[in-house]
Amino acid sequence: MYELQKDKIIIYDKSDFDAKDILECGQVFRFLRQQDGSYRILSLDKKAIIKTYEDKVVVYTDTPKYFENYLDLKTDYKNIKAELSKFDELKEPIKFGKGIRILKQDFFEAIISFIISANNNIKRIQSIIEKICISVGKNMGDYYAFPTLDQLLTLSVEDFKSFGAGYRAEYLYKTARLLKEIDLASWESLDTETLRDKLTTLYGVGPKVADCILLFGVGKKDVFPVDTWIAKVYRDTYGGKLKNRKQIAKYLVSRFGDFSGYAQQYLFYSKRELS
DNA sequence: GCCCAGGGATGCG
DNA sequence: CGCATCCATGGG
Repeated sequence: MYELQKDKIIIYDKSDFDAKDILECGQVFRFLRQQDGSYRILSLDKKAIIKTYEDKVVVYTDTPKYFENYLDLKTDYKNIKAELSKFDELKEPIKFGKGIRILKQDFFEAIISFIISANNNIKRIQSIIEKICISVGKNMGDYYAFPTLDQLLTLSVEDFKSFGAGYRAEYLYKTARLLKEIDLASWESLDTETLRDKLTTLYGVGPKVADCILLFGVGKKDVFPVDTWIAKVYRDTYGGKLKNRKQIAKYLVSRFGDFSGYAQQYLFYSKRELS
């Protein structure tokens, strides 16, 4: 139960909404925990402040309609958690990350962000993305917007390296130029398999990054991104012997079906926070 | 000095 | 196909 107002969203049921769980579960990078415990979250050129109170959570923003969708408020997470709790190995992870929601991030922003994420750690990913925004993103007053493609195209390989992107600098430079020739809106309506193949034609996008883009930037839930943490889960929890991550992903999708994306987040978050 | 981080591109068989 | 190797960078 929530209420949309002109300058904020009020969420009355905290049991399926926790700012820390949502933002620190690894799905998104442009957020900041502030001194008072509230969170500032940025998406494209938009901003919201999430404050948690005793009996409610309030999302302060100029664009409540945008964040209603972004925060996936129309989806019933009680049902999702009930379905996934039928799997024994998910009961504890769901209890741990009970306030997780999968954000509906922008497709383009997700592509760029998860190229940067490859073989990287979250703190540095955040730093690189912020430097890109500051360098060419629109100045919004107290923050900078995520760049448009045209703005991104003004950056050189050396620029990306100066932001700390390392060898991903060339991926970003080359993919930006490929994206000039692509209509991303038409890609979003493709089925998961077809779109995964399209995405992996971009530089710096392999199977894992593609699955992250599909899950967080397109909203596909029949995917299971397998990174180093999920590979650990697979070994520790399932005693799996597969070594190929694409095969591990296929196995886990066959287990969780259209709830795979959610299951992945609960498992990833609990494994990373509790290890 | 080593290993690791939300891995991918390339080359070789 | 599968597999090995290389790839920047900062923190533990």
